[in-house]
Amino acid sequence: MEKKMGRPRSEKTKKAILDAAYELLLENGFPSMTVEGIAEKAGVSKATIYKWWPNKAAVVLDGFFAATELLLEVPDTGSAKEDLILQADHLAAFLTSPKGRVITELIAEGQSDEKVAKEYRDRYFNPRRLISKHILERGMERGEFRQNLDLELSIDLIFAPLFYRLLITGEPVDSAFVRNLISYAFAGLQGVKS
Amino acid sequence: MEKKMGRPRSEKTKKAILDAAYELLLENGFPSMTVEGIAEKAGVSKATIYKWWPNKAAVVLDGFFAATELLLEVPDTGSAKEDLILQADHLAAFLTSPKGRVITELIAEGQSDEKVAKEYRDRYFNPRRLISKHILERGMERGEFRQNLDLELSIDLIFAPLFYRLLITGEPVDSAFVRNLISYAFAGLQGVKS
Amino acid sequence: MEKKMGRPRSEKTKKAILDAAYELLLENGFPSMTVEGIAEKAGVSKATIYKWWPNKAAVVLDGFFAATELLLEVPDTGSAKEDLILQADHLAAFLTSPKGRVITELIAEGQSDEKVAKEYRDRYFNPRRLISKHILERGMERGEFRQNLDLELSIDLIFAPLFYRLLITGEPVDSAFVRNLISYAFAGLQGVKS
Amino acid sequence: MEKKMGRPRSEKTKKAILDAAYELLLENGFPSMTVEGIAEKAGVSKATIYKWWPNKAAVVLDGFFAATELLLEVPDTGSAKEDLILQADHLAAFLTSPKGRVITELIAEGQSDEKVAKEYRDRYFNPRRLISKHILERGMERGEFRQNLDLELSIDLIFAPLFYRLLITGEPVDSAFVRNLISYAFAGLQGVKS
DNA sequence: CCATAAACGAGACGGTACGTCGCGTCTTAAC
DNA sequence: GTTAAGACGCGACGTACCGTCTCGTTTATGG
Repeated sequence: MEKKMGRPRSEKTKKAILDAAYELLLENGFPSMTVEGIAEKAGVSKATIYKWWPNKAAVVLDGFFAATELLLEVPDTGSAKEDLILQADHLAAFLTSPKGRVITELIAEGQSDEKVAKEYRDRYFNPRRLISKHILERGMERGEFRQNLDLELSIDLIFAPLFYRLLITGEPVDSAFVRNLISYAFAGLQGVKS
Repeated sequence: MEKKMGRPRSEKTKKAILDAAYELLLENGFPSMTVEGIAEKAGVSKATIYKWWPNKAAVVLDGFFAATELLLEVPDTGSAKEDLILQADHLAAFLTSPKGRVITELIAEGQSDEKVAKEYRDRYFNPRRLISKHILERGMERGEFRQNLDLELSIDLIFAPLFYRLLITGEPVDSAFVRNLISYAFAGLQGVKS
Repeated sequence: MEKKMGRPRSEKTKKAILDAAYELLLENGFPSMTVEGIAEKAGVSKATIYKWWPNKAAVVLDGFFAATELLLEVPDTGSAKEDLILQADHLAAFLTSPKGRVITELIAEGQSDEKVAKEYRDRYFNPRRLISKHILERGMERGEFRQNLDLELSIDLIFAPLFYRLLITGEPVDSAFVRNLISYAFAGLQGVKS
Repeated sequence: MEKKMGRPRSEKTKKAILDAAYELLLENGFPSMTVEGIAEKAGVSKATIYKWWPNKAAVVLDGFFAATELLLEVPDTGSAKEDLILQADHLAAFLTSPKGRVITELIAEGQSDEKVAKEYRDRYFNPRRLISKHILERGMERGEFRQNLDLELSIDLIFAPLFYRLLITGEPVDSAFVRNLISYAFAGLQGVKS
């Protein structure tokens, strides 16, 4: 057990940095914000930032997660379809909010920085996929789906279009779309003889 | 009637710039390439580049499209499902090739530059969506789908997961996945009683 | 004997260029004016300018002399001292006028461009020195000076301080100074027993 | 009481910049040298140069004075005339040496940049004028000059021709000329009845 | 009166340097 | 040992002007 010598790391400083990073992310977006800006806003030296994070992307990502990492509730209405609609609706609401829009910028950054990509997969997407998986499994048990449902593929099918619109087509992502989308995902293009 | 006066723009120079831009895009990726690099590789003055394109993104985008804008063939096997598999497969092959990987970087760039987003929508995605739409319409006529199929949503459902994997999860995008995906999109998570 | 073929050089164009060059010289000074500016103001192509003059300095110099080369009158009051005061006064008035101020810029340019220096010596200074020499020679004949007067040195002694103030110290160059200066040059620092 | 915080300015870097600037000034002359060249030669970032000096002229001037600002000795032979000859001779030797030639380039630059002009007046000419003034004052006390001698004008009379030849006529500036010049300045064009 | 050939306007182009900006590192003194 | 302040190297940015070039068009003169 090593005792810590010298001045211990200031938690207040750390928080100030993460808060400042997140605020600037909201205000300016990732490419326009600067480490110098974070330092100034946090009343902190640039060197301190680089002491604890390896680069700009790392701080900003940490700032983002510190601000948004709240506990995830698992919807449970008794119907997998309704549960998924609830989850997707909640996601859509977040993504289209000012706070959520920054996630697309992080995804953008992740295209050329694998570490960023790994971060948002691990800390953002995977936890949410687990919930979806859980919902689907419960539905499976209740016989709401076909046999041997491919869970991963199903999750892709449902959530991918939200990001597709956000990242690529720019089409609106609202409740109506979510409900419609999930209906199609459940019934398929051919339609179900139910 | 406006006659063109002065020395006409050199097509050779234009081509050299676009070629150089595209090569550097493939070699280094968007964020790492530089306008200075393009100028040098093309044997061209930086000022000439800035004369015709307002910034780096614009040249690179033009370079990309100049190199990849080839005529799009419309598959027609008699089955909409097979046609879509062909189209999606072809797309998947391109996206996962070295040349295709750059499209994700352009999408990334589009997140913070609306002009870039507009460009790849207009010049890349919309033409391809039109083909998909055409395929679906033919299928409709042949009764391969439910009544009043929502074409746009259907296209999103089928193609979004490809980009979702590429941009976000990093999971493989291969032929097996494509076929599987389209089966699910057609039959739905509930399964079809066909 | 070569006959001139083709379209002859347009005198109107030449004049427009020189006029424009001179106006811009007055307005902006040598370093700030541009060949592009001359071309535009003259309604002329840049290539036309470079066809007839090798570089910026050459046009501007020509423009300056075209505008200022007027005939030089030789004062003749019967007294060399008065003649020199007249000449120096006239020079001082010119040098301190807006039009004259540009000569200091040309001298400046001449420090790093020997061709410019040669031009203003040949076309500006030497003709004026000849007049001064003439005045001194007449004074010699009238016995107004010491025996074997060194004419060149005498001219330097009288006119150098004008330029010294203009180029270096920035002190005023007015009539009082001129008169004072010439008195000192004539009588010397020791004073004359006259 | 303002304490100096942060990393202190590197004196080594500062010296490297000034040295490099001065060397390039000697080698290439003011118009041909570049800030980029200074940075490279000094092994320094261009941004560092622009952090401390507003433009090229400012660094070069500082480099020049850092290299040439040595203590000025006041000649004292007992004769003002001899003292002035010594001073002027020393000046002439410097001005015609490679190191001295750059002063004419700085004067040239001063014609279009008042700040440069002010600098070389304050840091170069005024200190030297003070010495001349001192010499003249001593001569006055010894009765070597006329009553109420105009010191400033006298200094102009003696030193202006050196610069006149250097900047304008291009005639040689050597010891013989200096001695001759001062003789004329002392005795006047009319000659002294001594 | 047409053909020739230089002059010309327009403006593209290669080149070179400018002055600026942000990243990530380093240096000092204060705490 | 951590921190604030801030200097620094690096490398790219987008701009400006130089002097050259390549077009199509004009305008004298000589066949």
